[in-house]
Amino acid sequence: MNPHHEPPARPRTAPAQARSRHRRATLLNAAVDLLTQGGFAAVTHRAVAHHARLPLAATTYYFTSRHQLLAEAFAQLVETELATTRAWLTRHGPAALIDQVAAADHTRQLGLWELYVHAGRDPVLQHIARRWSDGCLRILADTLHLPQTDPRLRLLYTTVSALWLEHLVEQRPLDEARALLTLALQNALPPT
Amino acid sequence: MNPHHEPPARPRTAPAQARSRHRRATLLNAAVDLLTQGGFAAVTHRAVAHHARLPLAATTYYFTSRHQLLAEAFAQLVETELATTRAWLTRHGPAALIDQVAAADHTRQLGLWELYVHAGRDPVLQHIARRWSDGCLRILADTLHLPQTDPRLRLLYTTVSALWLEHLVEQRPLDEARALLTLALQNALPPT
DNA sequence: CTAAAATCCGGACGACCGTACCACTTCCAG
DNA sequence: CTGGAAGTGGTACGGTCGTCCGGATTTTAG
Repeated sequence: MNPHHEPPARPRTAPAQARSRHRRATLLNAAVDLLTQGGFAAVTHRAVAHHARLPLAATTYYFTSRHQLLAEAFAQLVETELATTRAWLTRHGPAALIDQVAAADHTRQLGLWELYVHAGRDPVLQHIARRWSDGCLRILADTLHLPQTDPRLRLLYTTVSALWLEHLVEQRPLDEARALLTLALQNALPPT
Repeated sequence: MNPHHEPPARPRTAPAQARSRHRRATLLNAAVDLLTQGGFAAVTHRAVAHHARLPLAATTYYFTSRHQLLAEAFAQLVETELATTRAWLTRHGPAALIDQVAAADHTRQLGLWELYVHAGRDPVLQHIARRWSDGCLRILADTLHLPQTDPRLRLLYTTVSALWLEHLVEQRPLDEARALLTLALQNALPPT
């Protein structure tokens, strides 16, 4: 008499069917796009679904909540950002870091920092934020051939990220930031 | 036949009556409180009105939009923060800066940075963000008896703010941040 | 005192939002 | 082939939001 219907069986792990996996990835990419364009608040279920040309219900089928969707989008954004930074740094050298900031997509970086600050209120996001810091630090260490534990390197990273955020938000003249970056590099790397 | 009703006559400048001015200030304080407690998203018209024990319509009467309300709250928050920092710095000296961060209200500072990042998308907020930076820089200059234009000072400020944000978001051990701060101070102030 | 201006506020409107429902189709193990 | 599991999607629910309306009340100018 009681058919005992189980709930509609959301995929607990990665979807089993290939088409499903593709759809999930499409949604995630749409979320990342929206995050970079309109920031944090732009990532709604409806916006993501529409941007991915998928029905609204797909978003709740593949992601248990908006929170999880945001977290995964943040993580993916961090990974691509790390890869981009590494590529730029090995190609142009550390002194050109500021120019990467100037060259890259303004709103994309704002979205990143927006989520970074938000991570201060959310343990899950905090974990991703640390991954970002650690990744940047490692890239710097590899580029400058210094150990990751070197406090001068640590200091340099901190300074660079602050210059980055400052330039992003306040949009002061670029020369000032460039001068500060070279000064920071001198401090970190005493004349060999 | 046509009474030609003018719109309900919102106060274009500061309210004329004393009670009104007091009410407006109450609303603004409530907005600041909410901003520090729940961050950005917690500042809604209804929440502000309820927290100030005033009717909902008061918020739209004294502030033409939520955007203006947020901007004024941010400005006020920045002013109090600057005053607090100045007091702490003249009392304890620059090496204790990190401890102020650790001591002060965690969520209040998160709210500040949240708005700071948001200022990257909003010219009005950007203006306030710059005021914050300039204020901090000036305080540092006064404390260390250096000219504001000294690039070492500028670099020190940048580093300190990054350490601040980093500690706020990632919540790493305090000792690491303290060590980096002293190192930064050494860089900025070569042995006299 | 009186009229105009300023202030006040309960309630409503329309727009979004996250999420859940559930009938439907497609897939795959047996 | 078949039955249950996986996937699909149109739609609806309950909620919060910013803002506005318009009459009631208070203050102030003349």
